[in-house]
Amino acid sequence: MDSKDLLPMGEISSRSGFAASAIRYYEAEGLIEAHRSGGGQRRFERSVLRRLAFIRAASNVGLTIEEIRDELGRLPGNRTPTKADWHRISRHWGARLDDQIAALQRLKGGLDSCIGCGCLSLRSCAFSNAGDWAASQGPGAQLLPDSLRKPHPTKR
Amino acid sequence: MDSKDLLPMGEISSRSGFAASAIRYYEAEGLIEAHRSGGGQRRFERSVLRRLAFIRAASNVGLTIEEIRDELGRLPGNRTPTKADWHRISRHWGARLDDQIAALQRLKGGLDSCIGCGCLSLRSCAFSNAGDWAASQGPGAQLLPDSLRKPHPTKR
DNA sequence: CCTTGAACTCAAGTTCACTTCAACTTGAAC
DNA sequence: GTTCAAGTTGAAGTGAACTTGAGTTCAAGG
Repeated sequence: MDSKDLLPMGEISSRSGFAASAIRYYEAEGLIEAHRSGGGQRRFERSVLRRLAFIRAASNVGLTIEEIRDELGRLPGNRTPTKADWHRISRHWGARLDDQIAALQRLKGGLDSCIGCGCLSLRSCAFSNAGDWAASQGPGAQLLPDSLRKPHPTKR
Repeated sequence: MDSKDLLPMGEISSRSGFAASAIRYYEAEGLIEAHRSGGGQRRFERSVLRRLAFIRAASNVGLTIEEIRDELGRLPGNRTPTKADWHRISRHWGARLDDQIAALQRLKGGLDSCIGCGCLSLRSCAFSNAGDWAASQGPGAQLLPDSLRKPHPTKR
């Protein structure tokens, strides 16, 4: 029950839904690990399927590769994750999801009130005034939290 | 009340919170329009502030430039938008926001139940089984709607 | 053995949404 | 009339997350 349980690239790819190239990329980025066959081909442990599922969910929620690497770093590479391990990382996630949900609800609230006012007047509607309000509060303030704002590209 | 009401780049930039370069980019992409001074400098109508506010909100919600262009296309370029105009596009938005909110709540729900099960077993937890489940349902199925999935990059 | 499909590597390309740069030109103020 | 911040253009660069391509090797079935 050792080398027979290892899965080849194709299997991992189709079962995870990721392209082989993406899987290689994740390995290069240190998100997953692979053993090698005699001839140099990758052989994956079953547990990488779990990691890949995590990666997909995380990136769907908007985490970057870097953040995902951090999260996965909290999982023990060698031993099976314990309840406490999952608890730690999922607390982190829960908060992020709550943030996103709240932000979208705020945005929708703003939109609803905008429909109410008809947006005919630049003076009375918070939404159509977002420009002026943003100028006084800094770009994109408070409608959405950092976690949902587009990461301003070349601005690090 | 014609040429005196037009705003220069700097004003638009600071009031909208967008960098001048971004504003030029949006003009090039056809999201906004600008008049020109005798010497070729941009002069903006006040209404572009509203458009820019819309652009910011839309892109925060995850719409692409292309989608935003479509949305803005529904607004009349010449006449002042009517209540009905805004109603049309905001219905569209409301639905999208509802989708996103629901998706995040589903994701969080899944996560919560995962904490409950402790994720010690690959067999019993929907979350840790996401890989296999995804393989049978197609990549990334049903946890998130298309609107929230990362647009698979070079796959058009 | 031979074929064939799956896998390998490494460099380079792609998309999106901008930003940065270099080299000018404008235009409001004094 | 001079000054200089603010504006202009076009081309090139950026970062994230992969994909694509070229050329080569592996490994399982017949």
